[in-house]
Amino acid sequence: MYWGDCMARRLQGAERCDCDVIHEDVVNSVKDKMPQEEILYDLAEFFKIFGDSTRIKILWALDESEMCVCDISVLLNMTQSAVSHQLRILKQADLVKSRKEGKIVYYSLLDEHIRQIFDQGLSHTIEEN
Amino acid sequence: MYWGDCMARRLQGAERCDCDVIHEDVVNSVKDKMPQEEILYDLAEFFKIFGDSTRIKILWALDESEMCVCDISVLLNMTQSAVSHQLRILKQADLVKSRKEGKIVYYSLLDEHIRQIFDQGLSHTIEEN
DNA sequence: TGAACGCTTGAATAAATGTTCAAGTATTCA
DNA sequence: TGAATACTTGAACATTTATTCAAGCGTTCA
Repeated sequence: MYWGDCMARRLQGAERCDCDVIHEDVVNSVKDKMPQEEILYDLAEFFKIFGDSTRIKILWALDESEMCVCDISVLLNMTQSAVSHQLRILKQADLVKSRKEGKIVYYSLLDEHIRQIFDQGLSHTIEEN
Repeated sequence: MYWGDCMARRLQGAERCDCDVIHEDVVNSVKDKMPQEEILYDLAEFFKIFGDSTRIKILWALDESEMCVCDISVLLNMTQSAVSHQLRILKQADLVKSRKEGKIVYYSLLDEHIRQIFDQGLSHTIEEN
């Protein structure tokens, strides 16, 4: 059962696993405790959002104050287009919301604990030095 | 002073900023509070490590138990090579350490609060549903 | 109405990233 | 010593990703 994928392929001669199982007990027990594939995938997708300095800057800025696209693009010295593309990604990830006032679109944080997430990351980064 | 980069370019006709400044006061005050460029860059680099499901899985596994490369590759149904490449990235980021015992290399977590970081990410992911 | 402004969008481009492949190193053991 | 095992490494490849460019949409205001 446990070796469903891997062993099945081995029997088919696919040689997906290019090594012998050394600590079968450890692997089995870890496999039992591992969360669903999908959960870990979503988790990675979530952190991917924070893995770009432009988006980090935008989130940091919006944590200080609601801002329009133009303001952000001036602040970061980027084109409105580039900023707008990143804002779309942040919005799709439910990290940011927008409201329209005439021609101007104001963006602000949707998630309250973004600062907490930053702090967690910073505490590691600082530890290194 | 504040507009050093942006305004200088505008005067040179470079048109880097394709908009007028709408809320100069907001942009200035946010600019004051923004951390150093390098800090935000490092922060993004840190989260980038967690932005890949293979690395998330490896970290999760190592949080359960110390494992050798072969064990991990069987657990995740990947080649040793692919796992080894990712372990190198995790090691360079000081998230993982290794010890050698004969032919076998055992990897384990170097950072104690990886689970905390996961939990923070998960709490957001779960909120969505 | 039409020009100007703020923003968005899709396609194109360049850069970064993950995995594979084919070699390599280091260690064990017969 | 030499074959086998565990792992590493660099180059190649395919995929993803961020930014740019050019065009478009929606709103305001003269």
